[in-house]
Amino acid sequence: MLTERQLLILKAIVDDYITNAEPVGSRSVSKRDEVSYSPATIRNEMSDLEELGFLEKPHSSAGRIPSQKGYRYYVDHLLSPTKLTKGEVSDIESVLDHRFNEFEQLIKQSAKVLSSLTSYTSIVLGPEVFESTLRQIQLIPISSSQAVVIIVTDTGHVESQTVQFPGDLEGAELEKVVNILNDRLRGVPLARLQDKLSVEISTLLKQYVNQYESMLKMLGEVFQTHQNEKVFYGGKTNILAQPEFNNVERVRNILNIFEEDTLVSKLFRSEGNGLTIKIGEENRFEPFDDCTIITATYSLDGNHMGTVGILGPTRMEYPRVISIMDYLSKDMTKILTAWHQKNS
Amino acid sequence: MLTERQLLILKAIVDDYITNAEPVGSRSVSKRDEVSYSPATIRNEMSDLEELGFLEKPHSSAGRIPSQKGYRYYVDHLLSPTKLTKGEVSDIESVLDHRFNEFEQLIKQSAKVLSSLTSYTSIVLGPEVFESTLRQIQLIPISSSQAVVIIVTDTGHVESQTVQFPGDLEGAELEKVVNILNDRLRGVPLARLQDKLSVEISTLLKQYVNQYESMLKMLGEVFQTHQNEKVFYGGKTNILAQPEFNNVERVRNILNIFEEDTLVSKLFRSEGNGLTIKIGEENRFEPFDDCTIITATYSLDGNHMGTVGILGPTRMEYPRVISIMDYLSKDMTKILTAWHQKNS
DNA sequence: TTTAGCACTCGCAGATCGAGAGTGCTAACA
DNA sequence: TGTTAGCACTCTCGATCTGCGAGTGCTAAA
Repeated sequence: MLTERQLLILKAIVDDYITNAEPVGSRSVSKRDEVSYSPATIRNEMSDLEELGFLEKPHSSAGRIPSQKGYRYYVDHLLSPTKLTKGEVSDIESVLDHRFNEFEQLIKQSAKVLSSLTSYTSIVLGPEVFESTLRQIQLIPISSSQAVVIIVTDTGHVESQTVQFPGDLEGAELEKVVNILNDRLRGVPLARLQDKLSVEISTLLKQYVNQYESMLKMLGEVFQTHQNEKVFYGGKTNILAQPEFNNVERVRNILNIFEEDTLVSKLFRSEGNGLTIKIGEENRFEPFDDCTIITATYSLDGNHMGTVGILGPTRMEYPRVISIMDYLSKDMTKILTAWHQKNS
Repeated sequence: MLTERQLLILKAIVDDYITNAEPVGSRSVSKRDEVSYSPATIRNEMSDLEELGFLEKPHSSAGRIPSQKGYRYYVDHLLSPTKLTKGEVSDIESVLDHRFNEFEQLIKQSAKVLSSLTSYTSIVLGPEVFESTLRQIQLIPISSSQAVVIIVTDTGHVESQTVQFPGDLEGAELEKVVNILNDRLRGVPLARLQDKLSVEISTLLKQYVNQYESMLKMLGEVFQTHQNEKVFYGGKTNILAQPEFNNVERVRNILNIFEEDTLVSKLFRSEGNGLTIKIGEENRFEPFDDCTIITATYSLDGNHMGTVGILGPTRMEYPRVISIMDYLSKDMTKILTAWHQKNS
């Protein structure tokens, strides 16, 4: 167990390092208002804290920096959340209050505010489409051989896709198909559309439609090639401004990750509900060994919908970022709920 | 006028510098097969070429590097286009031959091949929507207060947009509206939809539709908020691998540009038809002062449609990149034309 | 238990230096 | 007269050294 004094010093060191990005020595800890011990005393304590694994020395005559364990302890026990300033609150609210037609606009906006407020990189994951269910499906021929399929989910997400399409299908038949699909598939989770298609729908189609084979094939493709949940970024290059990332090679590794949305959505998908903080190697992903990822979830009617995330250095402004994310994710939930009620 | 020998030497220097990224000295020029002069002779010529502005010295005892004027001369007069290797040709063809349903898939793929073949960053601009005309418009209610508007252009581009929608519009009326719109707007350039709407359509709607006011407002918004031409990237971080970009600050400047699609599409839109090469300051954009941008256009039925572009250092593998871009843009045009014929 | 004092460590920035690459000039050569 | 060998000179780069400053850890005194 750490003594009161050790806690005080650990907190002081983390706070200092977070703002200055430089190893902090005993003298500068001692000079802080909340600390009333001499440098020598601090040194002893620091030495102990190092032995316990909370601090590290870059080299023998530099100050100490928090270790991963140190950050973890800080986050779990020491950190005092900041109250958001009026400016921050109004930044968030004004951006989110903006009237929007599409779900995605809200998410894009959120990514933008989040990155501009924190000056880290923000990642916002759209709803996990596979968990949402189908509300409506439409089929619109746009040429003799092409059609647009539109799928609307219960969460209000709209997806359109152009497909090859049996040209000689006449209007009445087409309507029939659409009716069958809507009839049978409403409420079915997107992930299960495939199954339903091959089991129920195929026999039905056979009865009513001439071109049912190519139709089936087409539908099969549509249901298969669902987009993954979309990923939105804010301030992709913000992270380059952090002093710990002044190495082009490392930067490149990280930016490359951003190019693969599936990987990103795996890395940032939050498991639990609420706020999650992963520090350094806790991310279990080497390029992020000295990054911290904070995620929060937003939801609709109590159902987990998506994740907002922040990527920054382990030396992150935890108190502020946490407060912001907490506020933002709750606000998103609120607005989403209101929006959904209005549009269902 | 430059002498034969000066041309030979200039070409040798540019070629060498392009591949090695290091100032080239008289000795290494002299050692080349096509050059049969002693280093001393070369030195004299190099000195002259420098005086004429084709070469530069990083410092007095380094070799020479091509100046912007040197590259320009090289590109205009000296460069011998390489023949693409079988591998390159088949890379391009196999990627583009891939069956695709949506226009954008072709463009995305093109961006990808281009960047992977050149190892620079590729930028491909989609069709300039404002120049294309409307082929079909559809309106699908998806809830009591929302609808999806789908616009198909003559180039086969499909665009969907969710909008607020007068809920109490009944089926028959809706159909009427859609018919009017299609009737009156087919063949109209997207840029002119607004005008048409306020002039012709509004009076027509007034006759047939109860909710014509909110309907008009909604349509007005749809026609206004057209997406700009889309921008697709390939190998965004490729440029970081170039030795001239090992400075995080500069890299950040360039990557930031990529975050603003409108800016990018302005910078990369090609004016003329065919291949354009802009070297360094010719780009008239400071962050690109030591970059070269090569653009080529692809077209449909002879109409300029979009642009493929490459961003790399001024020290670019001109011969190879030019050949690749030429081939790719022509292939895109070919495939696009075939695709369009099939689907119109 | 806390603190002052002090020797010690180590990285960093600046200075110095030699090696290597390349130039420019001069003088000899074909 | 054009070409080339020779050579002194310039400049960068990396290695080595040095003093400084920041910071530590230990000891002994308060």
